Amino acid sequence: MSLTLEEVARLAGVSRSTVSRVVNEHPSVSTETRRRVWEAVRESGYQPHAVARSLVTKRTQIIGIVIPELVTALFTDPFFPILLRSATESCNEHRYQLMLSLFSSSADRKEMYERLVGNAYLDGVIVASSALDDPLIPDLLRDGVPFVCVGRHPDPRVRSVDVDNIGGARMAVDYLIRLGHRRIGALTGRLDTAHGQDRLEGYRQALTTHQIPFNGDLIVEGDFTESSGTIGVQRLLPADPSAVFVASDTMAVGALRALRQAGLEVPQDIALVSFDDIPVASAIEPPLTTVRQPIGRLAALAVETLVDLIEHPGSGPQRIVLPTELVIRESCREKGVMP
Amino acid sequence: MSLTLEEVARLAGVSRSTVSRVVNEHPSVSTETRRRVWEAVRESGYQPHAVARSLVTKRTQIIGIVIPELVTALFTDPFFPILLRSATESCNEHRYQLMLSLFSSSADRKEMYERLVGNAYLDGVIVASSALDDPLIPDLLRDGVPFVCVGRHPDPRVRSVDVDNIGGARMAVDYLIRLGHRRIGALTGRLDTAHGQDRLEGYRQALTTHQIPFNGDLIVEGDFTESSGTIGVQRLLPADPSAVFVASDTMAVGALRALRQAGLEVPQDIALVSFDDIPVASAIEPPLTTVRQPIGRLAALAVETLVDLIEHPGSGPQRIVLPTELVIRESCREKGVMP
DNA sequence: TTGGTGAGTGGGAGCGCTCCCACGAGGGGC
DNA sequence: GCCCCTCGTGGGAGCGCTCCCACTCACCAA
Repeated sequence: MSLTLEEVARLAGVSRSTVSRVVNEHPSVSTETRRRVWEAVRESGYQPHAVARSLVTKRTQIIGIVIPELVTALFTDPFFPILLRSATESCNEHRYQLMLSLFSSSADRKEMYERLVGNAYLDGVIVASSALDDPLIPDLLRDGVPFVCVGRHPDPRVRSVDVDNIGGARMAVDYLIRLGHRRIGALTGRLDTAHGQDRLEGYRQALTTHQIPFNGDLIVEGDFTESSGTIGVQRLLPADPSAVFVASDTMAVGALRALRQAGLEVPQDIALVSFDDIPVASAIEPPLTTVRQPIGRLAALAVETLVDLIEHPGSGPQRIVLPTELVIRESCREKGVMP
Repeated sequence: MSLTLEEVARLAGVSRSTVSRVVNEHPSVSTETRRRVWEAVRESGYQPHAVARSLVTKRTQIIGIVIPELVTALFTDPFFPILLRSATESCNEHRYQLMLSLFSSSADRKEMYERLVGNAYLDGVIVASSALDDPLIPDLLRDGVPFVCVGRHPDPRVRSVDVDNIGGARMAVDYLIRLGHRRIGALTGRLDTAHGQDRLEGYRQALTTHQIPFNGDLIVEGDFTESSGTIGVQRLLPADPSAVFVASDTMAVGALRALRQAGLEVPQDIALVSFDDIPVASAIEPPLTTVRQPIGRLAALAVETLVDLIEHPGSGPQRIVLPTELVIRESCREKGVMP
């Protein structure tokens, strides 16, 4: 059933070129001819052959979304699913397609890089959740592939979209301080990621603002997983915090379990704030006070930025930071106040 | 940096054809020539242009994964993330790429269908979680597009991979019966999906085997979401079940909440079995006795089946059913036995 | 009348690849 | 010594499209 331009042209009694013009909405075709051609297209069910078109135009209308270091955690946490979903929607709107690239090992990475980027099958790439030192970024830069990072990247040439992790964390810790807490623990995410670092930085800034000295005993590094939340709290408890800032909701779930096992009630005995506001945050008991990040908008913006970069190359670097918001639920209470 | 075959050929002092043969591992090239060509390829960093190749071979090495009716639920439930992850891995192994197609409205569906399938940009399609009457299937069948369904489909021409939902549900309910339960409620999934129907059918079969009469009051239809679990249990409770079979872990989480609110302890006051064995099943309190389905293998098999179909067309329809397994944890207890 | 202009159209070239056919060289059978 | 066959190689054609250039045909100004 797959016709070519030439055949449609014969059907409409015009030339291949004219059909091409009509299909691509080129202006210089007479109204009458345009009508006839569209009719022939409709009747024959003609669909332009995308591959042939790509060979000439050097565009595939496909963008890749690359998620390096595929830890299973990434996919039990709903962050990526939501990101993927919104990115796809946004692609639909811009008439692009989304190609999924996940890889676990760096051998995979190399392999996929050559296969995709070298191949010229992608118009551009969205890099999600890379570690700060991910070798993918320099490679993309070197090869001049249009790409956008989700999450900030230190290299000034990199376009990125990010949420305000520092501000969000600062807001959360600030809130704890205003509730009277002074010994505030921090259960961080992986500190080789930008958002891991930034959330800790926000914590630090809030303390500084309120002239609370920074205490290393109150900091434990986790890795964003639930189990690291459990373990982290266990390591944190000897320092006797009255509140804990946890770098992700998923970790908070684990933290909550550890606190319960230690016989501590939240928020009566200890306050908890976390980060992300994924569905579990409001579903769990007690519902978590947490920093909401607009994952959907983040993804949409990443796609839009990339599409812009593909279609108008040469526009300079650009960093977009979306605001975060503190959602107050029931995991915090004023220090020392009984119910 | 992107060279063509012709240029590499000049570098190696052979013809375009010979380089093509070498790159595609065609046997009839002398060892010496082959060596020279590979060297030229390596030195020049040549990468075949995939689009040009596709134009000739009519293959893109891209398969689509289509998830219709994009309810948000699909993406808070980890089923799809896990499916996607395993499918991608399996694609990597087979040197295919995975293109993601999600759409919410049927207008989107039509649009995407034309864009992808008509376009000839996909070698084949994996259809995940379609409703039984999804119009996508007849379309694909009509157009002769190679495709595989995840989940059974009534049309005998459809290739599908599925898990044994009936057997799994039967096993779960059987277990409850052996624990002494007779009034067993069923909180079903959407009954316009194959797995929704099948899990109910398994429940039915278990009752029949043990000659327990089927009681409509003990059946409530849900839609696989957490909130439908909560609501469902509330509607079920008046019928006074001593155990409930819930069609998914996600629903069981909601059910658990409703039971707790009703003042019932699991498993002391009421037993619960569910289906899926997603991570939350073992994380929640109490850990759920549930039917494990091998999502990862399901995805891998879908990819393999599709690749086989693409590369060896004409091989007939085929239905693969993977076994399920009952994972016994702590949400069930013998009827009437006190701790 | 002539030349210029611009809108509308057609055809050739070429994107980078694969596939087929042709051709020469070398080897074995008679 | 001749024929045939095989092996290795080169070049042409063509995949379906876009883009450029050239051409025709009003139409209008000089």
